[in-house]
Amino acid sequence: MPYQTVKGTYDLLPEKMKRFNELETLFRSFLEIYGYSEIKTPVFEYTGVFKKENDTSDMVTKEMYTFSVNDKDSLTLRPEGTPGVIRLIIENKLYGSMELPIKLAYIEEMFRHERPQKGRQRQFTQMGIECIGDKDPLIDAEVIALGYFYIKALGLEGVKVLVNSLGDTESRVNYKKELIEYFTPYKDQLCTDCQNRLLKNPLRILDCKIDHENPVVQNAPKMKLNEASEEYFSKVKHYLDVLGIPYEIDDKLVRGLDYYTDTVFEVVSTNEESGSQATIFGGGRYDDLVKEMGGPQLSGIGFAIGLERLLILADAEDVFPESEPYLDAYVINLCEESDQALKVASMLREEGFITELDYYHRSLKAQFKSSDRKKARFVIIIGEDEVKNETVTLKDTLTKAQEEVPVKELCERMDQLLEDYYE
RNA sequence: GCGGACGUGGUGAAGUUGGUUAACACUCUGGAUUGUGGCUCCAGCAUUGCGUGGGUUCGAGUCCCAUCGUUCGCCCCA
Repeated sequence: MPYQTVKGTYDLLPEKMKRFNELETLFRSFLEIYGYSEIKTPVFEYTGVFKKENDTSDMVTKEMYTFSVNDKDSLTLRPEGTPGVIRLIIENKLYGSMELPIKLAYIEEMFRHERPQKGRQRQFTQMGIECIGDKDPLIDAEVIALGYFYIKALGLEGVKVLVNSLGDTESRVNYKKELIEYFTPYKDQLCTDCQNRLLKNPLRILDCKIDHENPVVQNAPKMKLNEASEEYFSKVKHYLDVLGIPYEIDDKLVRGLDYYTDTVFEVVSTNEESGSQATIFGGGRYDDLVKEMGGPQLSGIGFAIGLERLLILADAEDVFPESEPYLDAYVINLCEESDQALKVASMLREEGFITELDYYHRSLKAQFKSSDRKKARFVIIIGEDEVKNETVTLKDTLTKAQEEVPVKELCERMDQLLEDYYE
């Protein structure tokens, strides 16, 4: 096999890594402001954590990296964050030691065996939050707010918030049945995708791009939320209004994960750079997942932001100022010995100056070139004379003034020059 | 998983009725009398090599097949 990254994975080089970190740093500050605590779960779990009985989602049924070693238990690389967080809560019985709702967040790599595309990798990073323990429209709105205001704080413009309600478990199950009954006689008139979706996820038929003008689809029965869900959803919308978050109701918004109930939401980008993978973050409420995984009956809600997609947009909209290289000092060494240069560089670094020194004993010219390329503010030259006198030649690259300074006074002198300059 | 496009150096890329030394630009390295840079000038920079492996041909970066990867749309999702 050639030495190359495996399909759908990538290296993070310094420049991109830096912007990646900036996205994370801002996200972490939002977590702090909103009272979320960051956690980390293992990269792989027992397969059952992710795969529930009767799961129909593509993600679970055909995209998971599942393996076992020595025919032991089946393990799976995590394809999404929520189940691991819930496992963590249950296993550590956090509902007994933390005040409800439990507000947790993660920044973790996810793995899905999909066909790679722009904005869709096999290993990718999600930043997500989960708020578990209470069901209240206030929480739904606040969760959406954290994500939305984070995106806005980054400076992204072309974003749209979509919300919908799937109703509670009971009405959704009933609606599914109703749809299956309705569509089955017309099965032949649906596209092949939809014929497959019929039993697995009939809700998706309503959103089919091929069949959307098909009268059979258009005349399909509409989802009716029961009174409780209807009221819940309208409160969520009310709070979003209060928060000043613009949103659109999208009754086609279904979401592919099986466990969602009531509120679901997505933030999509209208920037064409994001191509067909326009969803920046998405999430929803899950009433039954905690119980299903062996915990108490606790409702939760959460979302996950795709870091790579976010970065595509951040770059497209140029939200990060280009970072310039910068050094406080570059130590030029003209002696055969490196001792003095090393000592001086070390002294500067101890004082907090960003410092580099020449490693190769190159020509003065070459060393000056390096220092210039690295945008060093001060150049410090050490030659035989300087070593003899216990001094260095200090050059300010902005004023181009040059002077001989005793080593002991170097840091002090640099501080003084900087102070004078910025006055 | 399905359908389409593409793959030449560190980078951007020329190179299409198959034919001698793979253009040009940038970056990088070295130099322009050995202690002063950012400009300019000069020189060097693709292991007979054009993602990889086969094939056709007197001869292939240019044609065919396979494979790996990227990308676009579908699907799905972050």
